[in-house]
Order: sequence, then structure tokens, then C-alpha cells
Amino acid sequence: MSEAGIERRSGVALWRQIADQIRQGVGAGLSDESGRLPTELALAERFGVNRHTVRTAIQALVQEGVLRAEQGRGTFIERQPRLSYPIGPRTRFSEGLGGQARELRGNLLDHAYEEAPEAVAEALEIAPGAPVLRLDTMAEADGRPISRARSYFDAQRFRGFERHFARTGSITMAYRHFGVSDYLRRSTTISARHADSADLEILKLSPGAIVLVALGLNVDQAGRPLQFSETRFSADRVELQVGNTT
Amino acid sequence: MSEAGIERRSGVALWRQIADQIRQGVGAGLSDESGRLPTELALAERFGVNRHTVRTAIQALVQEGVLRAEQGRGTFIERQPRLSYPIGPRTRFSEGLGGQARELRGNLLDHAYEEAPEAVAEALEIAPGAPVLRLDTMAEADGRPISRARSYFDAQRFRGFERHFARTGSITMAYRHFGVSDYLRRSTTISARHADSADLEILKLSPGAIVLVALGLNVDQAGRPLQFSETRFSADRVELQVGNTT
DNA sequence: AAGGATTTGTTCGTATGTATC
DNA sequence: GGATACATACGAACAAATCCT
Repeated sequence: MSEAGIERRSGVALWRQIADQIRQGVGAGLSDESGRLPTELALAERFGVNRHTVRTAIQALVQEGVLRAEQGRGTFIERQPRLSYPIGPRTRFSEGLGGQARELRGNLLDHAYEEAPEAVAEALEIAPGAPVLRLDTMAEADGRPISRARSYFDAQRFRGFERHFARTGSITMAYRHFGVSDYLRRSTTISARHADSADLEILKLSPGAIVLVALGLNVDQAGRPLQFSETRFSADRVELQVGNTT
Repeated sequence: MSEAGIERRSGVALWRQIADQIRQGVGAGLSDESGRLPTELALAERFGVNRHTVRTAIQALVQEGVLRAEQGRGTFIERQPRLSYPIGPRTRFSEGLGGQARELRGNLLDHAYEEAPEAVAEALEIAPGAPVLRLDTMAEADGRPISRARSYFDAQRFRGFERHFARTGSITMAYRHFGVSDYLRRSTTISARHADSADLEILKLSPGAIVLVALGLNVDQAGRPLQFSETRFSADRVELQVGNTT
């Protein structure tokens, strides 16, 4: 949409600004057909910095798995297109990404029975402080971390839910054991922020990375709230799709 | 969801990371009901840095207009909650934010008649290279920049559209002059990235800020494509809402 | 096969910015 | 405010791998 702009004395190191620009330019016309980047010298001139500074940026992206550098040949893009995650009434993780990855897995990181925080109680339409099950999960597609989520369920209705999820790796499957054969996504609220330290570790991101944050509420066919969850997607690896898949 | 994460050697100065956290922390209980921040010493301990570093962060935010420092009383947050922008079949800018701001305005930044890039032609279902109208706009709510957008229209059908938009400040109104009384949002694709230099200038952001990017396609009642657009929202000021407004 | 051009990788040194105490 | 340690950025030169003629 517009040209490179590098700001000095902004509190953000030049090499990081350049790394961010290159990462985002990977989708645009920064590379030629073979996926080769301009030379370090050309990039340095383009951004108006020293070659070392460009090298630092490239090294960070190599570490991230975005680029691959070969001595004497050049620097190349590791093509990994963004997964498209559909959001709508029928939002389901496994079905949504079904066609785009060979292997999909949901992992249980942690769980606990707790008293419902205010926002959770309101969303689930239960009393504040009522017992809820908190489920911390993460998902991988073809071995790449895609998202992490914290979900809350009414503990009285879904006691033992975590065991069914851990076994099947699927929320949809786990619901069946509680007589929920179908459910709908009533609402989703999307925002974005910098990844925190837990995001970096779980999603294997580098500092300064961005996460898309989706707050979602699932309800059963009668419209009763089932699950309130916050899901964090790596913004470099996922985009969210609302409406028809043109 | 989890604790503050400050990363050293990340290419982002500690004072900027802390400034980003404080800016976001407006909603996350960083301040008490009166909007007062903890003391510098408390913040320094919480983030695990020296008090001078916190001071640098606060000074940057005061400069930005996010914080207000009063001698002898403390430092206060200028509370400006995130606007919630609804996305769905009836997505319209002015109606969506209607209740949340006193003054809403769309401004025309630039326009031109061009040959359709490949992606645009495909979305609008016209031939690649066919003439299209490109419209660069930005929107403010109560004087705060909210979003910028680049929209494409079939030039044969909508020649002169820019004049109607410039006069009314509304896409919906401009459509009426071309016999389009109603339209639908067929699809929206959401991603997030770091703001580029044009984003920083137009949206009045600081380096390292995040923008939510929404690619949208509007169609008329017959399902014919009308408008393909890329809108960039300041992630600090806007969240996107899909489905019911619980 | 030889050699020059190109491109990434490495090692010096120096200056400035950032963060702590 | 001043001293110290470390990260960032620049500059110059050279080494190593690859490509082309």
C-alpha cells in the first residue's frame, strides 16, 4: 500500500523495523518469482542503512523461519502461506482449517476448576464466582503452532470435559459426551496486540510479534451459552475469514 | 490472560515496550477506578526495570496524549475505550459506530482512475487491466483517526463516484447517485501487521503500532460485486465485532 | 579448467543509544 | 548527575561459496 519508512530514535531498533517490513513485504513484491530477496547491499540502500543492519534483520527472520540465506547465492523466502480461518455461526476449528493442512491437532496445556471472573460469568449467564472449568489449549497445523486458547465452561454442566478433550483433541467431540450434538458461534470480537511472553513461548514467536485475539461465545441450539473463550492466533500465520469464501 | 512480558535484546527498547503495555493496559486493570496509574516505583517493580525506564515510557505517553501527569497528584489515563466495529452482511461504517462517538467523518485523501491490478479484477469480476476507480479515504471519530481505506470500484459503472463521496463523506450516500439503494458485505478477511510509515502518519500512531487489516467485498442485491477495499484500523482504538452484539 | 564477478559470512574498530546503579 | 555495562549502528576490509563466461 505504501513505501518503506524507517524511523530513528523511536525506541524501536532499525533492524527490527526492517525485519518487520521484510516480513510483511514477503507477500507483496519484495521478492522475484524464485523467491529470492534483493541483495543485502540493495536492501541497505533501499532502507538507507548500513549493510550490517540489514544483516541483523535477516538473521532474525532466518531464526524465525521466514527466510533462508545461502552463501554466494542469496537470501530466499521460505514460502508458508497464511492459513485462512473462517469465522461465522458454524465456526469449528478442525473443520475450518480442514483442507489447508495435512495434520491438525489440539493439545491440552492446563486446566483447573475455578470461580468465574466477572466477565466470564456475564458471558456464560451464570452467577459471578460460580464454579467454572478453565481449559488452556493450543493447536498445531503440520507441526506449526497456530493458536492458543483459554476457554471457560460451566463446571456444573461440564465436569470432566477436560478428559474428553484430552483424549479426542476436539471440542466438538468432547461436547457429544454431554449430549451437545450441535452448537453455534453467537459472537466473536477481534482485536490485535503484541505477543506477551507466554505467547512467544507457546506459539514459538519472536519478540515484537503480533497476535490476533478473538473473544468468542458458543451457544447450544436453544441459545444457552456453552463456552466463552479467548483465542490468540499468530498474525503471521493466520488470517480470519468472515462471510463467504468468495 | 497472562502477565506482562518485557523482553530484552528484542530490538525494541524497554521504555517502548512498557509504553505499549501501559497504553493497552487501560482496559486490563492497570489503573484504579479514577484512572490513576500506580506509582513509578510500583510500575518499575512490576515490569522488573529501573524507575528511570518507566519515566521514559510515561513521558512518551504524555507526549502522545494517552497519559496526563499532574504534579503532586499522580499520573492519569485519558480513558478512551476501544470502539467496536461490527462486521457482517450489513457492514456500514457510519451506522456501525453510530452510537459510540459524537462526531463521525469520512475524508477523501486521494483518488485516481487506473488499470485494475490482478487481485482487484478478480474480486470485482472484471477483466485484468480494466479501468477502475481507486479511492483513498480515512475516517475520524470525535477527531481521533480510526481507520484508513483503499477502495476500488468499476470505473465504467461508477465514474465520478469520488465527487459524491467527497461531498457527503459517506459511501452509502454516494451509491444512491448510481441507483444502488442497498448493498451487502459478502466477505471480510482479517489480518494484523505492524503499521507502515503511511499508517503512522495518517492514523497518528507511534512506531511499532499495530493495524488490523480488513479486506472486504461489497455486492449489490443481485450479488454483483460493487467495491473491493482494504481498510486498516488502529488496533489500539478499534476492535472488530462478528455476530450478535451480546 | 580458470578466473572474474557476485553475494553472503566474518572480523576488526568506533560512535551513540539504552539501562542500571 | 555521573560512572558503568551492554546493545545498536556504521565503516572498511577480507574470506568463502556460487555463478558465469
